[in-house]
Amino acid sequence: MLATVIRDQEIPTRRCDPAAKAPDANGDLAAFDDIGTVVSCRRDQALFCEGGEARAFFKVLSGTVRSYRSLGGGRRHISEFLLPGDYVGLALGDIHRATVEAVSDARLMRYSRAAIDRLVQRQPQLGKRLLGVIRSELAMAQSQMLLLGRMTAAERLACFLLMMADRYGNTDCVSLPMTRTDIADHLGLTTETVSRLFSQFQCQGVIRLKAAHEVVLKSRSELQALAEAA
Amino acid sequence: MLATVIRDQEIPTRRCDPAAKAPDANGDLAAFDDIGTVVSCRRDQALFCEGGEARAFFKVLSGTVRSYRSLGGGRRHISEFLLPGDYVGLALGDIHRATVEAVSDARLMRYSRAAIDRLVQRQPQLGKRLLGVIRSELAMAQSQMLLLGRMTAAERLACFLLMMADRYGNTDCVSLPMTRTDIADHLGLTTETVSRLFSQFQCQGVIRLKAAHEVVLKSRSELQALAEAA
DNA sequence: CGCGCGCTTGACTAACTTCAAAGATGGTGG
DNA sequence: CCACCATCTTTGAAGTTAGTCAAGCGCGCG
Repeated sequence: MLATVIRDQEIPTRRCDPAAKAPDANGDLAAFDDIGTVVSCRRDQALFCEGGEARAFFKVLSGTVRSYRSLGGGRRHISEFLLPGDYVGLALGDIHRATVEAVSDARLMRYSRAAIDRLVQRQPQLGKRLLGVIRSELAMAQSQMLLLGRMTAAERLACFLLMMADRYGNTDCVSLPMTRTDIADHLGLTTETVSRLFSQFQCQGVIRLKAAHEVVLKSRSELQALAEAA
Repeated sequence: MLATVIRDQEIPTRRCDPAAKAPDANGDLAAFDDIGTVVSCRRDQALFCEGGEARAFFKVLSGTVRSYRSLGGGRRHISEFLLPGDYVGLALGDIHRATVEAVSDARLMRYSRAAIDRLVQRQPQLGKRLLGVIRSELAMAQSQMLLLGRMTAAERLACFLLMMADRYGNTDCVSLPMTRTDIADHLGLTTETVSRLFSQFQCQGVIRLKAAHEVVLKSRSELQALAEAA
């Protein structure tokens, strides 16, 4: 896979969730950085696994990361892709409820739970920001439920593309480091359906595939229409 | 509808989420009760609507409540049903991201945000509990995503029944105050499919329908098997 | 250069939805 | 208290979407 082609610079932008613009969520948790250590992670390598003890959480510095849960029969659901600036595992209790792996080679900042707890104890307003981050994650999860439960395949992919464009600083050229299978597992579809939809969207002229993992959004408005087809 | 038949006593049990047993989540937010006021709500009446300003949150005292988001074309997804003891709208920022309505006549405790904020300021450990409640909601949302994205119709209903039994104190007789359409909108299915599955489960002997809204779980283990069919 | 993995495309299938209609159920008003 | 009506539920038959199976292609990597 073209891991090296993928944008690998550091992008300290925060997650931009259109649905949830809680003021708290925008406040960065920069205060944590002092107590973090940088870790590297090769493609497909796991940061932690479902069921494991949660000793730390992370912030993505570069690369892309996926968080998923598994089901019998080799079924998997990727609850989210994490881009630079996103926090991983913040919402965890003592046990990890998802497996987190690198989609492309990645670098992350690691924060130990104990150190964070101490810091939050001393600075209560940090707790409020933490709450904001988790809230926006919950809002995102609720949007995803609506998508999975009630949208057609085409609407799902259109939503996904718009969301990714938004998160990548709202450019019209979006790089998708994850495989078609990853996208399918995120949208509750199959690889084949996702692939067919990419082709279909390209035929319709709403996107252009510069490469399998490099999409140009040619018509935002049409894509928006596809995403919300009543 | 049989709103009066439905259990309407006060059940101060907390939500029991099998996936997320964060110790914080179990700690009640009883400290809030002093500053709450009781409100009543008739069947199908809305507590608040998507997009509205969030001035308060609630705890269900009696009855059942649904929280949903809407989509074009009359599509709807009920993110959760709230039973006595559950908190509603805790995870909210300043704007409601879902509409909340009574499934059956209900009574709720209403807490103003301002009052809560003051209380949390004075007692920081309350903030931690709040965090725990939101965390368990996030965990539940992630389970629901797995269900919506990757489970078959039968698995979804089996999961739902087991979950409801669990939340109703783990008895084998579960009352389902919501309509088939409500259940369908929660599981990402249609009314007809849900109805057919109830019939099918009854034929298979894993449940018995005492009435449309009164289910007896005859074989937990078989239901469990249906819920996790690999 | 060739191998392997991931992507694409086609034909067929299955699961679930849609459309339609009959059958319960409970609430209301006489 | 009973009968009627609206609403919800159940069931059947047909239709559609997305899944499955299968094969070929293309790209990047060794």
